[in-house]
Order: sequence, then C-alpha cells, then structure tokens
Amino acid sequence: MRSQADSSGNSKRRHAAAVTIHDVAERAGVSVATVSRVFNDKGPIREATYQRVLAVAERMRYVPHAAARSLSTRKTSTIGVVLPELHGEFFSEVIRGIDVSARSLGLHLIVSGSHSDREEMSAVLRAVRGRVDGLIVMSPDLDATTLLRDLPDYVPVVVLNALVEGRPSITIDNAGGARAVVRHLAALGHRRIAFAGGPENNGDAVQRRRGYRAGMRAAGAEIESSLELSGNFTEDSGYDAAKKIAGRSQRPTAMFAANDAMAIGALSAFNETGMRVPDDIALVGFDDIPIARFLSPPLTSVKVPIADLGRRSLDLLLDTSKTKRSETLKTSLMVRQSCGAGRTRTRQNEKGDS
Amino acid sequence: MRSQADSSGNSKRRHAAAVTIHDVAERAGVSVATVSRVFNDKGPIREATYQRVLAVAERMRYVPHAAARSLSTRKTSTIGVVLPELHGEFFSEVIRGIDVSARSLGLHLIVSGSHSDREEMSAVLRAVRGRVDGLIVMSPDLDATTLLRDLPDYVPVVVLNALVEGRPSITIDNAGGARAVVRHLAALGHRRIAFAGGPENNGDAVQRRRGYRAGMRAAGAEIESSLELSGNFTEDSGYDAAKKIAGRSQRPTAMFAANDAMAIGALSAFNETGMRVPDDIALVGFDDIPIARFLSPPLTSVKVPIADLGRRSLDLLLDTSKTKRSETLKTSLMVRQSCGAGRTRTRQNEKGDS
DNA sequence: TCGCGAAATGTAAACGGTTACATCCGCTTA
DNA sequence: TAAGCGGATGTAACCGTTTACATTTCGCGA
Repeated sequence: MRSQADSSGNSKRRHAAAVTIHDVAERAGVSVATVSRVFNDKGPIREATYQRVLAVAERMRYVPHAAARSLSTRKTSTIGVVLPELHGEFFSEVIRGIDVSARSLGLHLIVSGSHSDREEMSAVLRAVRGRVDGLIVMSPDLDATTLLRDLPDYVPVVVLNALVEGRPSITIDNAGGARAVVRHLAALGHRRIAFAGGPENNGDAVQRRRGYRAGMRAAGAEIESSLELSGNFTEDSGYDAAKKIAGRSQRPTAMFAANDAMAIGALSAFNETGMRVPDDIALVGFDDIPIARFLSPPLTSVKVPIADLGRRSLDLLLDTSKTKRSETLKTSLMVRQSCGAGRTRTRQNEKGDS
Repeated sequence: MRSQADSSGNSKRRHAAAVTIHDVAERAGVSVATVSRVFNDKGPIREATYQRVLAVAERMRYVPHAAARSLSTRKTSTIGVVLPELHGEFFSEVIRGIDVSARSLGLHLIVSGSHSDREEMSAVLRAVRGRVDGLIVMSPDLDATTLLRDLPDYVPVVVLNALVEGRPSITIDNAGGARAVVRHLAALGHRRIAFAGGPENNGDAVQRRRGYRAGMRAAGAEIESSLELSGNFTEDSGYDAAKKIAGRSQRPTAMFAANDAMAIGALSAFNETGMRVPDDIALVGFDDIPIARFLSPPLTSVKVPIADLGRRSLDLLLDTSKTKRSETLKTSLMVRQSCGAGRTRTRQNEKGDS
C-alpha cells in the first residue's frame, strides 16, 4: 500500500526514492520479516525463499537503511575518533591503525579533529548518541580530559595518551623513551644535552621533559634551564630552538627534540648555520615517523608503535571483559646516524629507574 | 505508558538507559512535539515554555538520538570521505581540509581508506544509505572510477583527482605542474632530466608523466626511456630509483620525482652515495608537503593546494546549484635550493602549451 | 487420513524522533 | 458578546528496520 500510492502518474518521484525492505518484500511475495531475516542470517529460512529474496533484492538494488537499522538495533557499527588535530604523519598513522582494524570488523569511523576550544569539543562529545557505539579520544591537552567526566556513561570510551579515572586507556611510555635517549647520548660521552620541549599543556610533552630530566640526573649531568628550550611540536619551533643554540658561544654537544617534527626543523637550522650533524652536534628526535630514516643524516629517534596505538585502542574499546583496563606501550630507540653512533640498530628500552 | 512500564521494580535497567524526548516532554509537562520544536527552533513557542523545556532537558541531560532523527528527516549531517589510503601527509592534509569546513557547517565525517580490492570498496560505497548525505571520493586508481557508475544516483558525489562522467569533480593540474618543473630545469641548463614516476594505474602519476614528456619536448630535450624510472610514490621506490641513477656511468644532471615522498627517498640515496644536491644533481619533487622546505637542501617542489582540495570538494558537494560542476586547481612551483636555482621564490604556473 | 511438533513465515509493536494537521486558547473586532 | 483569528500546543502518522509472538505450513508417524 505504502509504496504504490503514487504508482500512477509521477513515476519519477523527487529523487528516484530508494527502495525499502517493504518494496523487496512485496516483490518477492514475502513479508518484511522474512526479508530482514535473509539479510541478517537470522532464524530458519527455506533455501528457496532465501535465494529468491536475495535475487529480488539484488535486482532492485536494495540496500538497508543504516539509520533505521541503528534505531531498531541500538547499534551503529560506527566508532568515533576524536583527535586534537588531523594534521601530520603522527595522527594520520593513528587513524590508519584504527581504520585497518575497524574495516576487518565491519566498523565505520567518524573522525574529528582540531578542537580549538573546549565548547566545540564538548559539542562533539555530546553528539554521539545514536551515532557511534564507542569513542576513542586522544586529548593530550591536559585540561581537556576533564571533559570526559560528564560524558554519558553508556558510551564506551578509550583514552589515548592520557589517564582519565574510570576509563580504559592506552599510553605511550614517554618518560621511558626520553630517558633512553639521554642514557644513550650520555654513553656516547655527551654531558651538555639540550632539550627542545613541546607545549606546556600537552601530556606527552610534559612526560618527555620529565624523562629527559630523569635521564640527566641519572647520567650525573647537570640540569640547566638554559639547556631547556621551549617549543610546540612544529618544525618551525624546532628550527627556532636550534637557531638559538647555534648562536651561543658555548654550545651543547647534543640536542634532543621532543618530537620528530621539531628535530626536522632543527636539522634544517643546523644545516643553514653550517653546523654539521652529528659531528658538531648530535641530534635525536621522538616518534620515529616514517621519513625519519630518510633524512640526512638519518634521524635517531624513539620509535613509538603508532599504528599499534590505533589498533590496540579499538581492541580495548570492543573488549567488554573488564580486564586489562589500561596499557602502556613500550618505545624503542632507533639509533641512526644523527646521534653520531654510526650504523642503524635498535635498542629495546629496558624498564627500570622510574 | 511506554516509559513507565517498568517504573516499579527494576528502576536501573540494563545501562541506565538514555533519556528520550518522551521523558523530557513528560517531565516538562508538554508534548513531544513541543520539545522537538524547542530543540529545532521551529514554529512559535512561548518564551516561558521554551526556557522550561530547555532547563528540564539540561537537567535530565537529554541528547537527541542521531539515528532517530536521521530516519525521520532523511538527513544524517554526515559526509563520507573515501580515500585510497589514509597514510602520509598528503591524505592527512586532504582530510583536514574537509574537516575544517565540515565542522563549521556542523557536519560529521566518516572516513575510510586502504581499499585493497574492488569488492571491498564496492561494499563501502553501498553502505552509505542512511549513513551519509554525500560522498567525497578520491580514487586515482583508474579502474576504480568505474565503481562509481553503479552508485545509487540519489547520493551526491564529488570526485577528487579523477574524472567520472556525470559527477562533479576537482582535479589538480598535474600535467601543468610537471611541465613547469621541466621548463624550470631546462631554463637552468639541464637537458638530461630523469623522471621517477608513480604507479602505472594512478591517474595523477600518469598525468605527471605526461606533463614531464610534454615539457621535455617543449624544451627540445630528447625523451629517453632510460631516463624514466618506475616507482610507486613511496620513499623506498624513490630511494631505489636514485640508486640506479647514481650507479650509471653517464648520469642525468637532474631528477624529477613524481611526488615528494619519492624525492625524499632519492635525496637520502644521493647523500649515501656521496652525490651532492644540487651540485652533482638537481632534484625536484611534487606536492610540496609541509616538510619539503625543511629538508637539506630545501626541496623544490610543485605546490598543490591540498587543504583547498578538501575544502573546495565539500563546497562543491553541498552546492546544489548545478553550476560549476568541475574545477581544476592550479599548482605553483616552489623554487628552493634542491634544484640549484638559489633562493626560495614562487613561480605561478602560467597556462599554455597544453 | 489425522494429528502433532517443528520449521517457516507473517503481524505488528517497538526504536526515537519530526511534522502535517487538528485543537485549544486568548484577543481583537464588529 | 460572539465570531474570527493567529499563536501555542497536542495528536498521531510516519521514517525503515528488527523481533517477540502468533500463525501457517510441512513432514511424518500412528
């Protein structure tokens, strides 16, 4: 009845309206329940019926309406991914890690980034009802984590790179990675090691700085505020920091940048000023983004399993068993030429000295 | 009736069920229609009622159910973005461009990448009913464009970097950019210019090669098959290509890589083999990804307005007026040191010699 | 041939909103 | 004062599925 109301004159409706399960049912001479059963492989269906319905649906190009299905089943087959921004190799790699897992599970991904202000992020977080089955949230911006507190608790959430009470999370061993860098440089004889840090309110940056200081203390080197430069994870800020160092009379012999982007900026600056890496100054980064090994000289960096971060977070989100609420991913130091240690080799971070 | 059925014993249902518009209506002493009107700013509402409903909704933490709303309005406020893969600066930048526009329009983004096989992509393309209002599809893989043909025609689609009959599209002037590179190198005196190409079945790659050849002809240089190396847009393939060139007795004096990733790989290879860029060999890339200017030497590259690509595609998708069905984005040559032309400067591609 | 349990299918009520239409209300106006 | 009117609100159908439950059909042994 419903669908033949306008079967008379205006055969082309506004948009050649999509065919519904009712249309298929009618054409196949069965009820909508049967069609539904066929499409969901539920309940007993006679083989002949099954084939006929499938054939009719195929011919009519029937595709189930996702929203209707979601409304009925209370499942969306969609995961929300909230990142601080979408720019750069790091985030792209995180998304990819999640996407690969999601695809194999038949899940879709809603992404959203660049949340300038708190209000905006709050709006995104609230718009989830009926849109996603779960959320993966990375918010290294320290204060933003409080936002999660007033998220409705029926939404499963996994937090990346931050700790939020009552929520499972996946973090990177930032401090451990940073300590390993300093330890390595110290073993190469460096004592005056500069550190180009990330944003003040960024959790990762804070921990990396902490690891740097711990490493310096452990190496018996002195922590001077003049050795710590500020930055914001961009190439430009790394460039600026390196320029400052290059301009000094008494230079450090090594520089540790809080991420690879800054290391790349620094490398550029050193090249411009005629300082040779690693001969005049050793340089180490953090993240080990894909192009790190293609720089000149190849950049020694702390490898964080970025794609794993994405993959594991989805696993954790879907894991309803309440075990393993949080994990920390180990990093490893990729030793290349920019630190002056010669050939490439990997050194697994051993735990300890927390 | 609906909601007070279990008001007796089991007050805590399975999940502290979300509050619906009915709950709000009941509590506020109005009908659901009124609540709906308040939330959508539709129809006349007495100020007092408006405020009361809003207050009650706030107190109950009511959030509209997206799927229910979609079902009713036939709008999802969501755009699907289908990319060949999610990896790398290029795609991350495209997504960001779209995301920024989308956010300002209150739209959500479903992304999906790495479509290994045709079947998989077809499945994604079909799963759109009731899930997205429109699709932005980048499929430089030439044969994949045929997939779009059997997409239901009620789904608006914008195609990126490819031409599909009957669909609006945004493309990059690949050939023009490539010609500009060769022209520039020729002006610097180069005649033997090698070209490291991208994947055979990639539309961008094909056009860039075409532009290279056109440029060579225009410059009166000869096109030798020995000058054209194969690659696949990865750093590794650029590295390999450069190694091959370095090993030759009679080397070309310049190399043009079909994208920046390959140029980076090539730069790495040249450094390893002791060839100096640009003194021993000039090098030019394509895409002008953010780190290009931080390489050593800074990489001359063809700038494509990647973020614009994303932004414009969303505009085009939402533009219902049937005008301006397709556009081509102009590229510009960013001259830096890797080509041996000295200081950085931009050169706008003039049109001509198609 | 009949009866019966299981298999197959149908019926209709959700799911949570939106919205055309009906209704009600308080004023203005004749 | 009653009709008329527009603004405010309520009623209920509908969007396209899923699914509990009812009903029909089938196969088979008695």
